[in-house]
Amino acid sequence: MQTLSKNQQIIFDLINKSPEPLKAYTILYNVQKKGIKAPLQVYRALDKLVEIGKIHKIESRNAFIACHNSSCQVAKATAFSICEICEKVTEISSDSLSKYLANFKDKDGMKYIKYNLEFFGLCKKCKVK
Amino acid sequence: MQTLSKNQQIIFDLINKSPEPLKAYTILYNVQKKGIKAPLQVYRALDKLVEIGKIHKIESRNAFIACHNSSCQVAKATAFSICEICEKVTEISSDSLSKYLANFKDKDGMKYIKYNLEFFGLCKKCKVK
DNA sequence: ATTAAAATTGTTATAATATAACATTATGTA
DNA sequence: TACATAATGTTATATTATAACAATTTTAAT
Ligand SMILES: [Zn+2]
Ligand SMILES: [Zn+2]
Ligand SMILES: [Zn+2]
Ligand SMILES: [Zn+2]
Repeated sequence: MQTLSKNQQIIFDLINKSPEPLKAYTILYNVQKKGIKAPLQVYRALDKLVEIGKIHKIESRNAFIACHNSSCQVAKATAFSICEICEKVTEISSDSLSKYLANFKDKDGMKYIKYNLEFFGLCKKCKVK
Repeated sequence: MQTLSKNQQIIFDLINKSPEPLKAYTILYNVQKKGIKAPLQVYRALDKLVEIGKIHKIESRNAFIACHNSSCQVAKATAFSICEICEKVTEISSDSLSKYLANFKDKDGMKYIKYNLEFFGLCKKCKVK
């Protein structure tokens, strides 16, 4: 468990308390009062937080979410569900899924230690509507 | 099998003959001699080609690749391997993988009909180096 | 404590990716 | 034909991300 730097902590706190993934410039607007003024300051903190597995990037949305899976110490294997109506994003923590993917070998017998999986569908709320 | 419009065909041909995923502005530079002058013309064609499953977007790379999986009629379930050194991208067509993911249900019993999976690792060539 | 390396920060400018808005033209089909 | 739908053309602008350079702080070894 490493300690975060000032900017990293400010930005992690914001993301961590957010119910939804945040975009880099949304983060920027929300931390300007705390002295973080430039995009690069945000992106550098984001890069580091992703690297150490505290947050993940939702690639299809260019947005960042705190890791809610205690087993994700490193940003190497991530799976999310994304509602195509309300954009709710949930981190999936399924032992069987992670085991299946960790053991997956392609035709050439290649194994992958890192993956990103994004499922799309309708969340419970949006399904009933 | 639907017929492509002029711009769609030009852009699909370019992507289809490319050994690597192409970015939107790379595409733009390469089709300007054919009369496609503006980013929006490229993005509109890309959107349509993705929609009908002729190409896929590699989300982590903001790049587009032709579908090489005859069973992908729709852009709903895609899986790729990406080499982190040479950036070689390959579409994975594995019956067991697609079956597993198509049948995956999360904790709430939610099923997903659409997903995007990106595996990261080293390709054969880069592994031996 | 001194020092050197590594990490973090600050700042300005710019590159790269993508969409809004509006007008026009082409295509399918009833 | 006539209508609806899809595709195109064009300009401007929004959004996402990095380059380049200088300074400061933290870490860890001497
Ligand atoms: Zn996680
Ligand atoms: Zn929803
Ligand atoms: Zn495909
Ligand atoms: Zn490679």
